[in-house]
Amino acid sequence: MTQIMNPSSVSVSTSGAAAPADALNPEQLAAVEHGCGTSGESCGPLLIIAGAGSGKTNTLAHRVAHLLAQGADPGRILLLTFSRRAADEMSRRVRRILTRNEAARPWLAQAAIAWSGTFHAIGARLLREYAGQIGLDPAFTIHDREDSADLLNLVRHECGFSAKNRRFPQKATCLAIYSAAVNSRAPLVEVLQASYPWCAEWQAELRQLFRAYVEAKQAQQVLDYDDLLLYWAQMVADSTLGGEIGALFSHVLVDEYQDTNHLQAAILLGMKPDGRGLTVVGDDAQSIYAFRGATVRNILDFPGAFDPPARVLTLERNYRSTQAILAAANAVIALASERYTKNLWTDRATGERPRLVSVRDDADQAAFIVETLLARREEGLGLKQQAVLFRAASHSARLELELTRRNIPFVKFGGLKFLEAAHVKDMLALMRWSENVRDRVSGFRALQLLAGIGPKTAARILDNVCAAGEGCGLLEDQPVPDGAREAWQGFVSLMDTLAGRVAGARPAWPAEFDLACNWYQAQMSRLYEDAAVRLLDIQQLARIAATYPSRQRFLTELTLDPPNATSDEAGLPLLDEDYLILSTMHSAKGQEWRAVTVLNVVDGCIPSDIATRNEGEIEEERRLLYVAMTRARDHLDLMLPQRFYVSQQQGMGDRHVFAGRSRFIPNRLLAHFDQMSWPAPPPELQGSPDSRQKAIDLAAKMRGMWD
DNA sequence: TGTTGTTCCGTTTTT
DNA sequence: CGGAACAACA
Repeated sequence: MTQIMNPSSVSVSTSGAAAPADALNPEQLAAVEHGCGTSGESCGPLLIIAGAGSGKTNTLAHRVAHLLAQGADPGRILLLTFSRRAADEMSRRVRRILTRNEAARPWLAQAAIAWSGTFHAIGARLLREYAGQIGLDPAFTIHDREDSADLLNLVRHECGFSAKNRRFPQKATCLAIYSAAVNSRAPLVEVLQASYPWCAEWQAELRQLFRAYVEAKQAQQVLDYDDLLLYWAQMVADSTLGGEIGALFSHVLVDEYQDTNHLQAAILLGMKPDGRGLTVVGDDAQSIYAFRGATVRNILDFPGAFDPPARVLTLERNYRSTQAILAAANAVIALASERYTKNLWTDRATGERPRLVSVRDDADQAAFIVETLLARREEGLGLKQQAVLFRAASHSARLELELTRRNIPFVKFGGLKFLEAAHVKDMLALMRWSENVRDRVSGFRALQLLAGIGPKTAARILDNVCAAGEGCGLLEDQPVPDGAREAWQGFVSLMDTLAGRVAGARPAWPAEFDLACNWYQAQMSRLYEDAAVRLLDIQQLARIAATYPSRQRFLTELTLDPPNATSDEAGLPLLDEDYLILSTMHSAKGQEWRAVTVLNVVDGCIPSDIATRNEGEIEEERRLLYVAMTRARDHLDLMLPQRFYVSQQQGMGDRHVFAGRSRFIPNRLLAHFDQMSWPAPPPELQGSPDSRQKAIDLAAKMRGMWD
């Protein structure tokens, strides 16, 4: 027996916000030991339904450690997680368990999981390795969503769909439709009917557009996010290649399975048709990525996809939250129209009930939060143990202002637009075009950085370069307007150097990045009024670039795993510094804190009024609130600003709506909460709940006018 | 014709 | 703030 299975081995967690004790309960233990002969091949498929806070990550980490202890090869384990951060966390835990058992199995203490990351990152890695066998250039570049939309836009233009008719869907909509069809593996007609009925009339044109889009991507050797999954799925659908790739891995473990889509399920089935060695973990009540094609059907249909069906284990014991918090969260999810299979329970103390805090507006909301978090810090709860969650990244703007004013450090997760900033995209376009000269979107952007070169000239140059095939030194001969002639020489020599077209002169990474920086800096003052501010971002990008071993790795990993946190300071805060966490609800997945505050728990915000078009969207918003609430261990505050600003910008006056409490917390759930107002209302207003009720009805009426 | 400047508008969540 | 559509300049 390994120490893993000994229930008396309780480890004390060192970091405060850490996992439950490492001792495993019977269900967790069953999950850890499932199917363990020595070789993974004898191990049937396993589905673990793991409720919020049920020690899911811990269980999965123990399972991996156990497999290794049983002789599995760490180089043949594939760990698919939802984010890079989750992958790192899982590896860290596995290592911790192995280190603890070092005395028994010293040779495992250094074991590292070779294959761990997101579906997209693993897909990119496999595709580069197998590029030769599937007719792909191993130096393909990867487009993020904006690049993909831009390419689609170019194609749309070429197809003649843009100018003629105003009513043709916008590029972002086109991409969303395309992506939905790919990820759900559904025919275009169905996608249009189900989700984009107002675009149904364009079905034929969209089909034509998508075909041209695919051709363009192939001609340019660029892949978009969906392609990373699609090519992978096609690859393993081929029986020879599928068998070969499947055999790379003795075990495939997938976390957050409720947030995968049909395409991802097909990949798993392609690699492991009989399910042997396959373990998936998830919680149907926490499915919050339907907008990305994720479907809860994956997890529900998983057992039946195999013969004999997969074993199903359920983890219902919650180690995270107090009774009171769990009761409130359970009550919220119990109102969901779909029934969920499990009931979370805990034997933690009852604790204080979650609070519904009414404040007048955004400013009071920020003030209350700052006051509360400082008070908690006085009581010994560090800032890092506290988090503020919100539906949309912009909702924390007022709070960020207040935190900055009071000198309280914070780190914000989600909604980051670092890679969307024009100047960052400029630099990346330069780098990417030199990596892949056929990448038209990058070239198009890079060329227009020059004064005197606009869309027309850029397009003509790209056509010429493309027509000439693997062109060397071609750039020099391109016809450019007289105004651009002088700058052109500098640009050409930069691009030739970066692309290695100058004999033996391609500088080592990251020196070539600095080279491009120098050239770009000269353009910045002309391109942007606030060049000085933007320069700081470029320097930040240079620091990031220096942490990657090569240009290709830099470009790939930055696209697949963009820096996802910002803070009020330029760099990342020092690790030992205390800081508050701000996060979108989506980015909070899998995390936990001692104290959690949720902003704007009002209708229109959660559910977002933009996401109430159909029942499915509303249900997803409900689960989102459930996810947010179940992040809390000891303290949970839900904020109810009575005025909710429609526009986040100061300059636009005070357009606001009178907001009502979220529909997900109807009156009959109020018993689960403590209600309070802040600042405390003056005496004469106390005991008149009517006034608030009125505001709610009024708001509904105003909205109803436009139904 | 093609580039640059101006104005107005909208703004979820993310690999 | 960035994108798109339109207007005005070389």
